Amino acid sequence: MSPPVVLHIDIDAFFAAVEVMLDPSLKGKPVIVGGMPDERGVVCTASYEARRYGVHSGMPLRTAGKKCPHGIFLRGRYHVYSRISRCFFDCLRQFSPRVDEMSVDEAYMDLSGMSYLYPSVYDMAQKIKQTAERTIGLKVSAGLGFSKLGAKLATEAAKPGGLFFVGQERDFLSQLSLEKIPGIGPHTLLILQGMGIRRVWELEKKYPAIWKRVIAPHLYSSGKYPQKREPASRSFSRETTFPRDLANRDLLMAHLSYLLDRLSVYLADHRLFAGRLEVKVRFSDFSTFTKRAALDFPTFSYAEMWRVAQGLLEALVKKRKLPLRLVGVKVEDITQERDLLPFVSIKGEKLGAGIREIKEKYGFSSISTARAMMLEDLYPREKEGIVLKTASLTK
DNA sequence: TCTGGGGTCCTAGGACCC
DNA sequence: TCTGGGGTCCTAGGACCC
Repeated sequence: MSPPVVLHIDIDAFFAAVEVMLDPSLKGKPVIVGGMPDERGVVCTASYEARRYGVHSGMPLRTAGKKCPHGIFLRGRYHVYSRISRCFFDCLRQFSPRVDEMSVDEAYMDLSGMSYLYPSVYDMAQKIKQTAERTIGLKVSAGLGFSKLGAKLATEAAKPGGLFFVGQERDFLSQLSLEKIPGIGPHTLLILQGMGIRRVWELEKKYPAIWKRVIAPHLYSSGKYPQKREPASRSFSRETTFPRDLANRDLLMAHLSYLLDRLSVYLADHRLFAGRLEVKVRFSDFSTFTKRAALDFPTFSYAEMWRVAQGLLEALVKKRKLPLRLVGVKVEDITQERDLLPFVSIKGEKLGAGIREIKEKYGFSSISTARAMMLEDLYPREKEGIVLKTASLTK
């Protein structure tokens, strides 16, 4: 049985590239998407020009501001990115139904047995890449391999804008330093470095058991394309880092109320029911705590969830005698409406539906909980800024 | 003047039941 | 009156990814 052929494809400096496409005067300039250099936050995407100054995604905006003082800092237009992202994936699906979306700008495709229309798999990959670039108007990088890991690493080697085929996957891999391997993060890296290991081949030679567990499963799993697993559990969360640390209890509750309102509307719109709720706080010293509790019954009702959320937050703030920098709320154990037992009623649902209708018509903030209204009075602008800043990182 | 937001997966300990 | 071990559920926290 021949090994599967996997294509990995992603959009180069996605958010920054979109901004340049929409405003060609930005071409060739260091564009940094994520926020303003005096804000709390991190860089989402830096253009290649900005990267030359040492700016990269995940870097605090203030640091980026120092490294690249004349950089062009943008908040980002996430609705635009998500539209382009959908075009990108639709385009890929024209070539194969087996497309695993990994994020807004990245996917794996199974090309096994698909290339009979082309002289070779490489030609097919080339065609997919060119078509995607023409469709969205942005440069993409792509990698071919015999495993997802191989394909992903090939893409890394192909950046920016190239297509790379890892033929001798195992040889290629063993030369790499460990931080290049997805799944090996800062923590694991530190431990492995402490053991005197820097490259994959050293790991294989000195600690074959670890190599077998960490690396090998990615390579020759079963001889067929590894399907993306459906997530074992789903969750949805909303969180906010305050512009300034917050000590006021009422204001904290107002933020929580606002975030929970957003989650509740999201769940209701999708007819999803939460079984558990988690509240998260981060104090000014960055220490972070969470507290979860099961809900009495699966629900999307704000009132029902608020009772629980409020209690969790009360308990959490007692952990430290410090102001807070973040509050967040998450729902878990998600059930779909059709899977619910018929006796689970939706308390207060008539009222909820009415409220959502008003939100739909006049905007999310047109009607809100009395608690969350406090935020409007205190800093309407800043709150709006927080609402808009929801996105994932792109490289 | 550090350190976002939205996810998934895993581990470990305690409670509880048999 | 004391003592097992296994299974399962629940919660807290950490590692990692984009």
